[in-house]
Amino acid sequence: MSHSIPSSQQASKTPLQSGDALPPVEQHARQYETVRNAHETELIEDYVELIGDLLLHRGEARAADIASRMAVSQATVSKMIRRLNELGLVKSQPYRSLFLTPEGQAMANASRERHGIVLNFLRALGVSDTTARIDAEGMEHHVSDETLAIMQRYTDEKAK
Amino acid sequence: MSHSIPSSQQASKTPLQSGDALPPVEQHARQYETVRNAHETELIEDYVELIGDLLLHRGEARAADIASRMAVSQATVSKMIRRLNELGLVKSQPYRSLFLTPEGQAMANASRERHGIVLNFLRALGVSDTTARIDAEGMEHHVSDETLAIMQRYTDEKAK
DNA sequence: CATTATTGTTTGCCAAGGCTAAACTATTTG
DNA sequence: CAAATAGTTTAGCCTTGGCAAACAATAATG
Repeated sequence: MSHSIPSSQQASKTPLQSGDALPPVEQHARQYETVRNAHETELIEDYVELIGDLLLHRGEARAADIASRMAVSQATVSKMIRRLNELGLVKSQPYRSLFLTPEGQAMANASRERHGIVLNFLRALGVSDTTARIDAEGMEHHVSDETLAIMQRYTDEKAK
Repeated sequence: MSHSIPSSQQASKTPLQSGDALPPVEQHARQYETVRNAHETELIEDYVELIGDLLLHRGEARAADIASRMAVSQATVSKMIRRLNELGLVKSQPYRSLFLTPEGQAMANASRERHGIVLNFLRALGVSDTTARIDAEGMEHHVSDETLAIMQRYTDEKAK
């Protein structure tokens, strides 16, 4: 360290306790780890959820539809489908439209439910529909069960 | 399979309340794009925010601290710092501790503020502190200004 | 002040998730 | 039923963000 910081990095106790001090290292680390982990599954869940929705609302899920709804190239979708296959989430034969395995179906259901809870919560809060949809899409993967339950309760309260 | 889907995606002018049919393709695509874009800046913001916090609470930001708080290797931090440098967000000399450029400082401030709003909102909602911290960390990058304002208002209401 | 410990950097590797271009398959239609 | 069109997959490339291990600089200590 070039400049004279009092007592370097030690100070094992956090001296300052302002509004929001830094959390202890391990806790802080766990927060970031949780986020990183969420990111790994996020995309997978988005694909599976979308496939589920397409199957539900359209009767079939085709690569081209996924591509245009995700705003992604078909090549990307194709590659992703292979991954989903390997993960045992979808069942597909080349050049045919796809289906979810029971595991995939379960994931799609869970995702859809979470998504719905977050979306309706935002609407209940007073967020405009368009914004609520966008925010929900991003937020849904980062909302814990605890928070989800509270959101659900809030929405129900508001509704009645 | 032929499947004669009436390809009209039924431009629902007023999106359904609860049933939640598929949104029109372009809107759907925009949602995913927004999320993808958020992901690109997310990590950057997290690093910058953390560096800002370390500078604020500790007087300096060292690679080792960042690494342990992010639960990431020092190599990763080092690489990231180079990127932040290129992006003009931090100023650093090799083997010295780092500083934020004005731009970086602005980003850190904005991040911290957003983070705080989301965190306090979750607490006001009744979410436990530990969970609130984790969720806030993940959610903060996906909350629009519109929603943020509403969260702020809600928290203020609750507080008084 | 020489040595050791700590911290920071570089190098080389990997996987994920994008892309385009080109090849291949299926479906529709003339 | 063959040709055209639409849809899918493959190949090859790029960027990010991880890692471990080797190396370099700085700080701490005997």
